[in-house]
Amino acid sequence: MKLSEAKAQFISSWGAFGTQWGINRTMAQIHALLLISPDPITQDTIMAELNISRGNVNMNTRELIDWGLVDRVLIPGERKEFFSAEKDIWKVATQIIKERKKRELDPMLKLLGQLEKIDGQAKDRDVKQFTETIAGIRKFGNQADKVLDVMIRAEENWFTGTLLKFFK
Amino acid sequence: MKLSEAKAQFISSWGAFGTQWGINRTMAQIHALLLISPDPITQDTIMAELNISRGNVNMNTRELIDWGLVDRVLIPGERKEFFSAEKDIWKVATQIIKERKKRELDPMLKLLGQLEKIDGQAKDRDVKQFTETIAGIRKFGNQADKVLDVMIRAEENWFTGTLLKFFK
DNA sequence: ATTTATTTTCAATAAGTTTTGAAAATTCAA
DNA sequence: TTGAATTTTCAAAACTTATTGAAAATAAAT
Repeated sequence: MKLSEAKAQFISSWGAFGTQWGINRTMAQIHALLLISPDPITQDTIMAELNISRGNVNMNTRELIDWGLVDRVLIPGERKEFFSAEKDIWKVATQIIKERKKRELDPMLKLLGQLEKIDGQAKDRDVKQFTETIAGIRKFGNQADKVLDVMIRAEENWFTGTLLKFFK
Repeated sequence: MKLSEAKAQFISSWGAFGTQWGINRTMAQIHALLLISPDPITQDTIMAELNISRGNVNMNTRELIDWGLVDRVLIPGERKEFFSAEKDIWKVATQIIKERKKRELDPMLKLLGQLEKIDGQAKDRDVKQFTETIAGIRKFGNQADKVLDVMIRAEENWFTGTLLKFFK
């Protein structure tokens, strides 16, 4: 397979994969392009490679920066801004986990905590099923929270990081 | 907080949460409603509770059944079909993991396998970055695959299941 | 076999999301 | 400063996905 063909295939599939996970197709494609680019690239390169508008590139690179997956890079002597993605996949994964946890899991757990205090007779079937469901999800969510924290800290901590190399 | 208020809040949040994960809002809401319903309920009840059309209920309950999260229940003497959701959150989670793994992770790993064979000089920076990225994602994906298999099998296996109770 | 209840399908429509592109804002150099 | 290069914004348009609802299909009862 030729490189150009493989690149196109990867970018397109990564985009499709992203949409299944609630990530904007273009954002995923830009990320894919940056992952396989050995050097930082400009807005114009992204526009040309993916055939998308300047505004679109601008919005989605910003979003990728917000997620901590991409950096703006200043190249001495160059007027334009360049973009570069974190290439270590383990770091990419922990960064995504960290963000989704903060944006989604933590608020959900907070909400569930509030929903557990219900007026009404605990013997009432409806009340019982409701509180049990909420408690079950909360317990599961809290465990997931802890497991994810371990993963995230593993990346930031030298000792576990070293252990992790055997796993990676 | 009153039960009715808490229910509405839970269903609505579960739906919003779902959309962030690439799951149709209505499907997530129906799932939420079934999770907190002590007894199986009919299409009409779902229509009334969520204010949605019959066709919508029909499509989304089918999808939930496909995902293995909901069952059709026949109640003796009743003409209508009833629906009931698996209530054990751990089982719900492993079922979702199992399905997403099958539908998304496995095909992605297959694709990455194909993309690793690239014509071209391995010293070429472009080729090098591409193959390294693909290899990195593939390695990570394979590890995730293994970890998820352990989780899934834990649910299906008595011994690990017993161990798991300490964790749950 | 016919009627009645119930479920399923799917074209049309509505709702939601993403993308464009041109104007405004910003940045840098002369 | 002023002007050119570059980035950002955001209303309008394009595209995608979800929902409706009525007709067709199926299943059960008489």
